[in-house]
Amino acid sequence: MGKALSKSTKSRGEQAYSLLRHEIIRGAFAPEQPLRLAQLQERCGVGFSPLREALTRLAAEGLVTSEAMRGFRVAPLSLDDLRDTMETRTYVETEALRRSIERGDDDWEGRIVSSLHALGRQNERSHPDDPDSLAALEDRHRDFHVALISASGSRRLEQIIDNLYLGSVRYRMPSLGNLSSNPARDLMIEHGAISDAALARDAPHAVELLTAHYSLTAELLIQAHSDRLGRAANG
Amino acid sequence: MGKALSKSTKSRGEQAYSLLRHEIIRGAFAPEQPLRLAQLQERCGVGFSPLREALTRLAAEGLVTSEAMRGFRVAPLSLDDLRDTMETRTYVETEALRRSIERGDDDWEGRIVSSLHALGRQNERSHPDDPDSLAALEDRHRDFHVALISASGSRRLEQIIDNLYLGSVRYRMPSLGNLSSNPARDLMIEHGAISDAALARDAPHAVELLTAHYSLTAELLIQAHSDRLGRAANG
DNA sequence: GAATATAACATTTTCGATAATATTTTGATT
DNA sequence: AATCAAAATATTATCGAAAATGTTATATTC
Repeated sequence: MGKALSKSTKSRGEQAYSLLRHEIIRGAFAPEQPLRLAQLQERCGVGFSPLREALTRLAAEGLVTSEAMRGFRVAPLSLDDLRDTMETRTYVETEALRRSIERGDDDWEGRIVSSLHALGRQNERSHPDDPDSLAALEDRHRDFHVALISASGSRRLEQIIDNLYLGSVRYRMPSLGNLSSNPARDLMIEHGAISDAALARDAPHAVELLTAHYSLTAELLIQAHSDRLGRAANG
Repeated sequence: MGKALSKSTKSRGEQAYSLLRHEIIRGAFAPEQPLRLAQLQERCGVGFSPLREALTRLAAEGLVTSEAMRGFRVAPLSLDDLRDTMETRTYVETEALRRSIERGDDDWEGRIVSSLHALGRQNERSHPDDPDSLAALEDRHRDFHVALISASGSRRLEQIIDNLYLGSVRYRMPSLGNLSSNPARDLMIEHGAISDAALARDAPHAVELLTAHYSLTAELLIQAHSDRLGRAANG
């Protein structure tokens, strides 16, 4: 797959940045694991300068931490941060949803309908054992939620939402299979209901459904994360 | 000059970062002005690598923009962004204030009282013609608002509020003298009232006062900014 | 004269060597 | 064995030259 050079619009720094970003999100590194420059240099095939730049950027995004003269580490995960992130996400996204319902035009409706459709299709063809299909499902999931709030008219809210999504996605990754195959839950029905309420311009109902959707997700993630911590401590 | 290295715990990259950050906030560079590496290298007294790192970080914070192979520029300012930032700020900070009023302990009250006191003192000794005293006043102002929401219990909200403050402070800088010397406005009374309501644990009232405080500030800033744009276009 | 190619220049981006700092190992002393 | 200092090693942080890329000026063609 070495063809990637063709698209020369990407600097080496960009490349290193997106590669590391993906790997961290995928959970390829353990939380708090030190990220040694020499190692990464080999893995990414770039020199020190672009590497440091990529890591600096990731640090600003909250995916890694950096300490002067002691280099970079993968950012930690914690139950508190998970709770905080999901609560804040709910508070901010519900407002963006209200504004979108207020201001959304035909294009907005189109984006919701089409992203929901794409999510459904990917859901049919995804299998809990295939990581690639689950990653694709996660992307479609994100697209749908982005579409929902895409008419808020506030660049700032969009940026905040983007960053909060980033803060939550690492918690979801390890338990993606479990989440989407949870028998007590039909995600497509939940998403469909949110979409319906939004398109019907019923803001209170849409907000209620979105809040419930995130609350349930948060509960399951917190459950999964506590289990993982428990296993790590005992086993 | 570069002898001042001594025992500084600050790496060169740190130094370049905070220097540039201050200068951009102070308005030493025009919005959208290209930031040439060679120039900055001289101004900051550091090599390319730490410089690029500092600029990358500032770009992530939203103070500069970066385009591949075309370097960095000072981030633009616009009326739309000003409005958006102040509205979003109000939405997020009022929630953090509610939570702080709900959860705040004695220490929280202490931080409010003492930061309000410090703000008052600096206000007495500040003069509209002295940029240094105005910068100090701005810092005390920020400290007070940070103290108000410092018991929200949400690291995420704090981070968001921090970034939104950063997004608004550049608009305030050029008209700081006008703002604080506006005869139709007594900022100390506004701040005192907010503080009183918060300490009395009257959340609805405190939120109302804080919202009004930001609305008025936003109006005056939008006014000042339109004037500036008008003058720039005509004169 | 307009459009296109070519060369000269400016700027960003990358690399690898070097300096600065942290961490580990070693060995002498108690 | 435990403690400490000093040397050895590992790692990060910085610099400046070199490569890659973009921009402007000049020449050439139609």
